[in-house]
Amino acid sequence: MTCLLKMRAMRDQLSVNERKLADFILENTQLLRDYSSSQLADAVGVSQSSVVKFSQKLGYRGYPSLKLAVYESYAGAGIGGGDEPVRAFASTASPLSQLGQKKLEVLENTVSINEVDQLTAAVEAIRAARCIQISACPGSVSVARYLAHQLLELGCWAVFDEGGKLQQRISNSLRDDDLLCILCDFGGEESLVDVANRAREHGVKVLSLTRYNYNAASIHSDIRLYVVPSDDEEDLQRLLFRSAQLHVIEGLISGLLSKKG
Amino acid sequence: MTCLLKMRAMRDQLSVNERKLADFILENTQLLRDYSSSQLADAVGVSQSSVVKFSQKLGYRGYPSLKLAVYESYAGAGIGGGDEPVRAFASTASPLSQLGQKKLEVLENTVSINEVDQLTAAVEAIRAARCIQISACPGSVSVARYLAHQLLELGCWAVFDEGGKLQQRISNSLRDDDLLCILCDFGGEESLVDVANRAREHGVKVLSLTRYNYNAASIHSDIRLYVVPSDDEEDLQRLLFRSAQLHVIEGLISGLLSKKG
DNA sequence: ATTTTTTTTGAATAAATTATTCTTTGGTGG
DNA sequence: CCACCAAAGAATAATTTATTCAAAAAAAAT
Repeated sequence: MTCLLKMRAMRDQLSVNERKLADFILENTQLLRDYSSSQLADAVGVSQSSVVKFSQKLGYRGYPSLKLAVYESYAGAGIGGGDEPVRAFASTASPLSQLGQKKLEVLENTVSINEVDQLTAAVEAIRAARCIQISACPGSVSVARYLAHQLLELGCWAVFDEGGKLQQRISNSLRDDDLLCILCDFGGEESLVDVANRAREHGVKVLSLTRYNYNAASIHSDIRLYVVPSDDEEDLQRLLFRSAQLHVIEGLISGLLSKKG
Repeated sequence: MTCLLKMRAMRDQLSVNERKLADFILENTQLLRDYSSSQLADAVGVSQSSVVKFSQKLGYRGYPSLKLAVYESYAGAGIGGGDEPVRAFASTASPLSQLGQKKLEVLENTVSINEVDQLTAAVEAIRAARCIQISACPGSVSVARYLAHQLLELGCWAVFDEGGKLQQRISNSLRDDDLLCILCDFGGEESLVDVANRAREHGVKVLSLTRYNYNAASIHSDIRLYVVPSDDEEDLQRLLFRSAQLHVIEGLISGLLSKKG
């Protein structure tokens, strides 16, 4: 699943040609099977080198690697017959059930995109931290508060303050055995990147939970967790995004719980 | 499946080197993934050209074709296997995935227990309300805050205050076009029932989201939404409970969204 | 609005992989 | 012992993939 997902998630910050490639692959996944790099290039209307560079930008050694990954992705989703995304929530009538279905898809994607080692690293970092500062962009404030509350309940010394000014003050007083958590929908937020950088200068570990793409906040972090956004209408997308963030956070909490007793 | 099968079937009619190749591939199928023809040749101890010829003898255009076919074979066998009950979050042993599975079960139960009309009634009530007071028992404070935040974001005049005293004061100032939301894990809380009763005396509608059982808070409500708890170990159960509460709330929010535009 | 800087792109080319040819080897039957 | 044939590999041709570099386009800065 990961590879095709990655493409969809990155679509926004790809260049024109790269997006053309991504779209073509997403639309004609099965064709890729017997396309060489230059055949693909021709089909899409770009140069062969662009294909290779695209492959590398996505993190693969080269075109053959990408091809295999795409194939894996595709086979993983589709071999069972159709490529329906796991129907749970039997009665389609209830709005709760419809939402549940959408949510399930987003959660599945989010689960598959997060590396296990990053997750365990996050749990360890939280456990090891003296103080935890939580910073969030406006869209993730409610999630941040939820996180802060859960952490406090577990006995972690967690602080969340939404006012940007205070955040920066607090981050100045962090020490090297502290942790900074950044929650962010897109990751462009200047101020958050600032906070992260300042914190790192003090040797503070930085944990980020952002939309899945290369973004400033994520890049300046030690531990990176992601959420894969859906492609729904805006309001709903925001809702689902938070829901997925919450799921990751619940994962962290449950990790903290299980290794506690 | 076909390709690996073919190899096994042909094993007898193959020459020495070819058999060596077939055996190696059958034993180390997953290794093939990142072997080039000459790497495979080295690993088996034959020449690169033998590898190519072997591929062609089996009916493929060349080595890459064979490789892909083997891969298809391998992947196909792994996935076609089981027909368990609603297994989402496939394969991975990621903790996120395990949590996801548990969560899915709780959510399914929660979805199935809530009547659609209660849900739409809740959405209508929220939309119709002038002011919304949110009250919660200690265990649901974080969820309550989340709800308050989302409602405010939607332009609803929602108030949540965790201090019990203030709650009661506020509820005295509610009027008959207001709404009281009660979030509660068990529903025994004296104070919440009090607040609810006082509110109803003023003609205020009461919406409750509680654990699914007959409980005081639920009985004294006009609209009743429920969460079905899991039977896990205590901490995890609490986590999942909140998660299900959040799901219902997300359902409400999404209901508000959809009928808004 | 214009220059500078950066990013993106593709042509040319280098590197690598894969396929073919052709010679050598080793076994078999005459 | 020699001709014959299948099979294997070395050499090499063909194809595919990856890198370099210069030009073009977009973004940023002045």
